[in-house]
Amino acid sequence: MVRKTGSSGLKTEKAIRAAGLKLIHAHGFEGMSLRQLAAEVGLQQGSLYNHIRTKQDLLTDLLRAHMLDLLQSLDQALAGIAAPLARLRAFIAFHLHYHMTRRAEVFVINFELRSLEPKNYAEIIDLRQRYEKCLADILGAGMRDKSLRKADVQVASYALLAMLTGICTWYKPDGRLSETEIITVHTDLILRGLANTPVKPTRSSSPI
Amino acid sequence: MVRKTGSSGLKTEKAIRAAGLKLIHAHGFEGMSLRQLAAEVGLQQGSLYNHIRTKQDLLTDLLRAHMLDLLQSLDQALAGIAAPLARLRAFIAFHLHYHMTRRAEVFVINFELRSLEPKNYAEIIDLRQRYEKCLADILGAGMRDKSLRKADVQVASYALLAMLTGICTWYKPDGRLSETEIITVHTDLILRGLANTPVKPTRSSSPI
Amino acid sequence: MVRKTGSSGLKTEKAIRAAGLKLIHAHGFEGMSLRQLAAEVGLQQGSLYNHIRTKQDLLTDLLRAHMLDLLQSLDQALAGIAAPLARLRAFIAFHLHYHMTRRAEVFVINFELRSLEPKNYAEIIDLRQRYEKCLADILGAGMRDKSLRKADVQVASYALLAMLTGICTWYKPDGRLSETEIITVHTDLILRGLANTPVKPTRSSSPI
Amino acid sequence: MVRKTGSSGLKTEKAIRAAGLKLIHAHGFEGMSLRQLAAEVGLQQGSLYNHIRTKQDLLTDLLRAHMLDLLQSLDQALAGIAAPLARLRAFIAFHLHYHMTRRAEVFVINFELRSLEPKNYAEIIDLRQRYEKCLADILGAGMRDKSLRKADVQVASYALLAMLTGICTWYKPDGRLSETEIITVHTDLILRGLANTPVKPTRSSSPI
DNA sequence: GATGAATGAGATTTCATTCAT
DNA sequence: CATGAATGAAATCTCATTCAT
Repeated sequence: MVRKTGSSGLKTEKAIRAAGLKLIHAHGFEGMSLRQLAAEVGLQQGSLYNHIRTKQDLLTDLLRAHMLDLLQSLDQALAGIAAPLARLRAFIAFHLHYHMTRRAEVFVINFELRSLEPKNYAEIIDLRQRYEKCLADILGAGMRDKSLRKADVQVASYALLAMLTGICTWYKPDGRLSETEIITVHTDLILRGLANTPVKPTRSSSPI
Repeated sequence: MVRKTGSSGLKTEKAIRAAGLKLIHAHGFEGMSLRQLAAEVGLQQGSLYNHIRTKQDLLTDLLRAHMLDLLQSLDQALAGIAAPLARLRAFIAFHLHYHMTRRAEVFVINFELRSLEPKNYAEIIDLRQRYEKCLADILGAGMRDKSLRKADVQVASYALLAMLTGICTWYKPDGRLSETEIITVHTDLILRGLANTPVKPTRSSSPI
Repeated sequence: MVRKTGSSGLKTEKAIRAAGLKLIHAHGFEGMSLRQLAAEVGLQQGSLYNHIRTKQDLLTDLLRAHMLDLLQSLDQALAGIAAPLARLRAFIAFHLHYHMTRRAEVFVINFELRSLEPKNYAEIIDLRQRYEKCLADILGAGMRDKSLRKADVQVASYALLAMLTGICTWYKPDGRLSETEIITVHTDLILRGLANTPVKPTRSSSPI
Repeated sequence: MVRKTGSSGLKTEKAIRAAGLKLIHAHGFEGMSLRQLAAEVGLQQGSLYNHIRTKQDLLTDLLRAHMLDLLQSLDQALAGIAAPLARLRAFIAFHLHYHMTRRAEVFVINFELRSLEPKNYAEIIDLRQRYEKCLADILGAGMRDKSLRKADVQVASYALLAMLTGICTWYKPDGRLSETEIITVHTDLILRGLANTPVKPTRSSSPI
């Protein structure tokens, strides 16, 4: 009857995070209640507090974990690629793939940032800006080496991110187009829009 | 000092809508309370119900009014323009201008749709699809008359809309760039991305 | 376009009482709202107050009018009948007929007395006691002239009234038995229960 | 000072039911507020919801518990009595005793049934019909074995029940007559009214 | 007489959180 | 670690009533 300390605790914590993500995705952060969350995990309300400090902390933790994972995954996706144009292609493919694969996380960070209290908001926004800076840096480098035409880096990177992120509002895994096709359309659109020389149509290749 | 019958009612109703928009923009629909709304308007909580049926109805009314206005304004902006390429330019300029000018409305429709109950959701989504179809139709016509290159119309129009709408999350009226400059950046990006022939850089002109 | 003053007023007042009776019957006094009442009559809420002073007064007026009508109708039903036994038969037939015919009024007085404020309660109870006293007097007279056997007059009259009034909870006009048959069953039951000499079965006759 | 797990919960639940019964008896179901109920029990309003699901459920639970108790008590009161006439006597004594003893429960079921929502109403009415059927069965058996005279069973049983139940509207424990005397009056009234042969006056005996 | 808008109190219910056991 | 019960604040909405027009 001895229960190994920690093992059950870790599982419960993971379950809480998973259920939290799911419920926030479904009802929004304000719309989700800890009652529901407890029920989903199979606990009493009070027991949640052995694993989280507050509802707000749960959201912050979720978003922080997501952003750290996003940043690290991006690093891996860009590792070893030097040319700005190639890095831009890789960024596009990575971002779209991630946003088609991890739709709940991605939805939550796009729609629930505003529910963060100022201190937490600042922390997460900071992480997001590191991510945005990656794209801005790529664009800047591309303009310097003339592979990309001159344009306002800030506006362009916001515009690209908004375009690429928008996918999380309509993509369904069993839709008309494959992941690869969707990536191709976006890549062509962006590279033609920004490149200095005519761009050859992207050859389809497996994403990431 | 004579109070014309109905005048007070109409003014109050407008005030409620304006305050509702403001508060939803600030705290989200679920985050805004009717207490706050009543206080903002200078009424008792119960008095709100002389003007709205439910909180949900308030949101629906706000979104419906916004969408109808958006559709009608778009019609005016495109009136008399025939060539697809020119219509695309006009669409871009119109959408950006509207989203830089009416930031609260635009934010609310982008972030609060999910708070609508199914019936209301269907109604508003229907209006939004009419708007999206305008852009898709322009792209389709452009591809048929060869002014635009071939691409998946659905994906392209979603991508463009996401890009153009994204502005509501970062644009501040007293920022570094003028409305016109921002419109130029986006127009160049999109037209180069889609046009069949090299596109001349957009000459700055007054928006709308 | 001139509206004759008073005529419309009276009609409205009657309509309010009728609708009030109907709604109280359906939802109970506390369960009925003046909103509903106004809607039923085709007025705005505020306009009700041109015809009633308060919701409480409406109930009191309804119950008072009902009790006065009941008392007067009873007088007529007993007029000219002298012998206690005959008066008892007449009382039974009258009470049942009234309770089968005016079900809403009768239901309201049986279930809504408790919603009256003390002063109004006292007034209506006083009227009801005058009605109850009629039956008690008949029983008393019958026992004195030996047509009825000795029994506690108070308890017996309460018991009879409860029995006869109970009909308002189950009688439906298109049920299995006719009004006359129902009256016969009750009359036999009561007269056998109270009479001193064997009672001949009641011959059916038209009620009242 | 050790608090046994669960003990506090059970006590609170009982206290809520008791207070609920008292308040509904005093003000009616619609007239009682959960504010009052919470205050009576010594809880915050919200804490009630650890013990009840809704106000409506509280009423249903109260009525269900009452009806089940009533049915079971009746079973015990009739146990071992075979002759219909004797069973009828026992039923009368039982019903009156119960209605003089448990006045609040009895009042609530007679006056608050209509506050039940359809599903709950159906459930409780079903229980009540099982009770009514007991009396109807006794009357039917009595008519078959000729100890009672022929009469419409349905109407007679409704009439008797109404008469016997009426006591809950006027009986006060410290009134002029004892429980036993009241039972005697009713028993004589009913048995004379229904029996086939002259009935000997009831000898007073302790109720139940 | 009727209207539309306002009032202020109060209804039931839900919420995140705490804590003794 | 989990539980069940409690808290106190707050949520949306309804109510009877008033009153200037």
